[in-house]
Formats: sequence, C-alpha cells, structure tokens
Amino acid sequence: MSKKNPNTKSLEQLKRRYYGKKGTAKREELEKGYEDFKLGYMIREARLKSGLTQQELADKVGTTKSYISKLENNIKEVRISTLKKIVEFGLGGNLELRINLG
Amino acid sequence: MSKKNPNTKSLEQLKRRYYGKKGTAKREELEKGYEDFKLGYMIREARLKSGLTQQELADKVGTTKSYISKLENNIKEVRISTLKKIVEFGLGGNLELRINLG
DNA sequence: GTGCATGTTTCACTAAAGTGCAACATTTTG
DNA sequence: CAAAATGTTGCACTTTAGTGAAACATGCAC
Repeated sequence: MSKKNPNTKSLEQLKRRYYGKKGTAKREELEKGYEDFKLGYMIREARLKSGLTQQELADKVGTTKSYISKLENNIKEVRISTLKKIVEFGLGGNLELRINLG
Repeated sequence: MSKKNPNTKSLEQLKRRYYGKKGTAKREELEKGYEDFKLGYMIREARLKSGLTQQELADKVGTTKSYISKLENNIKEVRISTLKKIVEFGLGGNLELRINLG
C-alpha cells in the first residue's frame, strides 16, 4: 500500500522535520509570523496543513514537484497569478492581498 | 511653479478621471472590492491616495513611470517582491498577504 | 539492509517580468 | 491658444519565473 496519506503525521512532526524543533533559529523564524513573509514557508505550511505532498500539489496545479520545492525553499520568486493558482486550485483556499498605507 | 502637489485634487476627482463617474461599468468594477483583485486598480488607488504621480512613485522605487503605467493598466504581471517594494518604499505602506485555507 | 515515497538539486529551454528610452496622447495651468 | 506636467504605448533588451526531465538525497516501511 503506497503511503497516500501524509496526514498520518501530525503537522508538528512535519514542521520539526523541515524546520527543526522549537527553539532553533530556523524554527523561530517560521513561528514569528513571517513579518518579512518568506513566502516559501507560507506555501509549505499551507501545503502541510492540507496534507498534500509536493507531487500531489503539483499535479493539482499542473506543474512539477521540482517547481514546488523551489518555491518552498525560496529559490524562485513567485508571480502573484501563480501563487493564486496554487492556493485556489491546489489547496482549495484563497489568497488575501491588501495594501495598507501608512 | 511646477504642479508639485496633486493633493489639490480630491481622490474622487482623480477616480472619476481614471474610471469614469459612479454608475459606469468601469467604475463599478473598481468599487466592488476587487474580488478577483485587479492589482493594477489597487496600485493606482493606493498611489492616488498617497498623492503621488507615476513619475514620483517610480523615482522612489527606482523604476520608470512607463513601468508603473503598465502595472496600473494590468499590462504586466507583478512579482510579489516588486509589489512589496512599491508599497513599502514607494508608498510607505505595507503589503498584507495571507493564505486562507478552505 | 532493500525498496518506495518524498523532496532537493541541476540542466536546458521559453515565456514573460523588469528595465530604459523615446514618441505620443492627454490633462492641467498660464 | 501654448507650454508644462502627467500618463500611455511601442520597441529593444536583460533577467528571471515557469516548464520539463533526470539524477540524487533523504526519510520511512518492510
């Protein structure tokens, strides 16, 4: 039986795997709320919460796991239309975008 | 004396100039809240609220008025980092971005 | 250990954002 | 009206997101 259900792992487990356990620099950077929003972390977290693998997400959006990996690791910038596509088609969510003026 | 202060015009005046008066299709599209967020409109509105010309905004961000114009008229897509740069450096505001999962 | 699923990295390619400038149109001001 | 400011459009060019596939690394299950 192929491991189809990543939800058998808790989100906490997965986060530890990607970012280390609580207290480490990388993990703190994740938790503090993405002020300078590292978009890659946001995408990865949203994907993990949805219980999808990079491959599954890629399929839904019509791209490849290699591309998703690059986004999550902040190797490539993402266009807004692409991010919207990923969030809506891939994760069934929606993207909120607001310009706050000082 | 060069016309340095576009704030002598009300936002309402400027919106009418760009989008027509209330009731027209284009203006309604603007007002209804950008559900499918036409980013160009958002950028233009933010710029107008800040009382900047395309030239002034371009200078602050380090680009050209021609580029700003293309963005506002949805001729070019924007990369998120670029939008952030425009909002923060150009308009002194901040960009809010959230992924809402279903 | 082996095998499988998942994720990362590299390579090459192509589509489009981003840049710069110039010409033109429009609006505003005198 | 003319002149200046503002905004639009077109062109050529550089950079990079986006695409595709393959090789490699890592983690997990047996």
